[in-house]
Amino acid sequence: MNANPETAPLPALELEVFLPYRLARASEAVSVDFSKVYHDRLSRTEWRVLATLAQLGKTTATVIGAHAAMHKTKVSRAVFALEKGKWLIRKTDETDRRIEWLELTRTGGKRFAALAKLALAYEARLMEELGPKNARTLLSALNHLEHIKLPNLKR
Amino acid sequence: MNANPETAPLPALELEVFLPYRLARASEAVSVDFSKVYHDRLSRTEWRVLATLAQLGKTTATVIGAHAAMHKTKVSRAVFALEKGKWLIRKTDETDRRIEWLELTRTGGKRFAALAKLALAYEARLMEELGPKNARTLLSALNHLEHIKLPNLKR
DNA sequence: GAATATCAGTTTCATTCGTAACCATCAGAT
DNA sequence: ATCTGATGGTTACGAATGAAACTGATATTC
Repeated sequence: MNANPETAPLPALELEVFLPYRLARASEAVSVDFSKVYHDRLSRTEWRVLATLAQLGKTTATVIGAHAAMHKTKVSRAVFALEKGKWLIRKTDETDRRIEWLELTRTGGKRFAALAKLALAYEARLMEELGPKNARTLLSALNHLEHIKLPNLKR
Repeated sequence: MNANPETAPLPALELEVFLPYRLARASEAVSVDFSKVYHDRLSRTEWRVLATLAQLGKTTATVIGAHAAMHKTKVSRAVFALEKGKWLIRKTDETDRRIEWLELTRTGGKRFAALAKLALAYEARLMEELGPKNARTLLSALNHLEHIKLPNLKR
């Protein structure tokens, strides 16, 4: 292949070791694979909102969006879907009527707990595959990357 | 916050150290930030197809899709856009007329080389931030993750 | 040498997403 | 009090996306 020098690959950019490319591929692969855990009950977006809400406890859509780095319209629609599915309820704040407080319903909490167990089992498998040392380095590197870049982001 | 024990966060799933979540956030952050490099000339999808083509030299859409783990319709549309923008030309194979060979045009190659230079500079900054050792561990961990999971993926 | 299956790539259609505009509400200034 | 500007959240609309159906071509099977 590439007998014709005119069409030979430019040697400069090796995608196999190009970080943004590898990151995108690995992230997508893990995300899609992991989504099997909740796939029949939730969309990926809904899962993310739900998990964030479960961790934060009673909060608002805006806080969830900030925490999960998701666009507010995306959050808004996911909240609507989760509400419809009886995962959560919303209550308008007494004093500031713009704010909608969100919390898991009792059954929503239970159902989520069951999913969380599966999620943790999945992740444990991943971590084990990597070994504890690599896993730690990976997480800290991801953290680092995110914090280098996030200030530059406009969303 | 969380005065009400009924709504207290479930302690089980800590998103801050949950790998799929961190991976998604970091990848998105880097990808969006990095897209500034080519943003005025190309979409993210087009960039990925272009970079893959540049590396592989003369190839087909199918090969590009397999290499970049992209859906074939996504590749098809990106190729169309790149063709329209005179980045590449396509030629139907002489003997098997289903196959469309793609290659960069001369100017497409030149324009890409300029972008690649910027891309490498960007990545160098990233790598430097991380330090060579962490960067290596990160890449190998990503590689590992991808290869653990990819066989399970159905696309 | 038809009939059938497979393959590269495109198109159609329904869904998802982000931008921008929007509503309702609140805070601050005058 | 009213005007201005911000804020939490939703909606309308166009662009991007993936699943599935499709086209045109080649391989395979009988």
